[in-house]
Amino acid sequence: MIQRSVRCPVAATLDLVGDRWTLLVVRDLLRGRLRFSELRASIEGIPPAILSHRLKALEAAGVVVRRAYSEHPPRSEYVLTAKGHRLGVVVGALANWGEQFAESDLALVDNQCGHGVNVIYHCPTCERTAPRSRVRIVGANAR
Amino acid sequence: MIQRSVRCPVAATLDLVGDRWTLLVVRDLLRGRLRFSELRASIEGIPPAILSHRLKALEAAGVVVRRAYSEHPPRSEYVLTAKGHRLGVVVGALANWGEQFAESDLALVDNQCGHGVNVIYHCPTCERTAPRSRVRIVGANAR
DNA sequence: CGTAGTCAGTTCAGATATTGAACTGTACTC
DNA sequence: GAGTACAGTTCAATATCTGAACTGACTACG
Repeated sequence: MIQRSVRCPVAATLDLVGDRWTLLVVRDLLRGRLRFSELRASIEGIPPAILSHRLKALEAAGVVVRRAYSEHPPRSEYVLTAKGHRLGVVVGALANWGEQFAESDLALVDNQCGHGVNVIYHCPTCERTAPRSRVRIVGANAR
Repeated sequence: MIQRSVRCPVAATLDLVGDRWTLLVVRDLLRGRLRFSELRASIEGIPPAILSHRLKALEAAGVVVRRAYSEHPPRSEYVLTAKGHRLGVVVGALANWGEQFAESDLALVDNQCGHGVNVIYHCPTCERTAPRSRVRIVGANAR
């Protein structure tokens, strides 16, 4: 995955996660640490070479950490870093959107109340949510 | 883009937008209708063949509508549908994440207060936001 | 009229990435 | 010792992407 656009944060993020598989790896790691074989089993149809590539890229980007759980047959498991956990919002937004078109058997829930959550806009200054209709993308030499 | 996973809403969404360019098209169309040449100019480095493919896919998915603004040299412009506008949250989440690692010259702002907004989790039942640490992905045969 | 330019793409050949299938090496289990 | 699990790697075939050039329909200028 080649770095193309340093300027736009969207494009910069897509340089890392802009493919069919990477965010599925993140999706599954959001549940907790997983081994290669577990990821392979839970991401339907992923070729092992791709999984290997993606894990290396995510590790290089600081999204995932590889941890050895056995030395002598070298075995490792993968865990999201804090940076990686922040990608959960992206996965959640994709899930919310997809839920409207495919029947959902996956949901984001608030641990405390047990209800399903959405991903929405929020103004941290005013401490209130912002409806989609009120949000604009702006930028100086925006891109 | 081949449909692989009907089951998981994340994977289903990535079947459409899981590549380096598609969400950049959405990003720019969030500002309003654009012509082919305008999209081409604003998405740095996109080959016209790719842009053409992506617009067709987005149109087929009901995310974008093509509108003729001239008949006789056939000329069209592209507009997001309501469905497409809902992808703004995904773009916003990517932007938020990217902003932490690349200097930002693009932001989401609330039209009313003018402040920058984030993309966060929200429980519509309890009508409150949910911190990332409290949100889990759950699912029956979740994937 | 003739030349140049714009616009919305298409075409094409070469480069790159993805795919599925098979394979490797280490170790554990029976 | 045979079979299995795990964590990947290797490879050839295929698919996709890329950049560059090209169409075809018009408009603008002189």
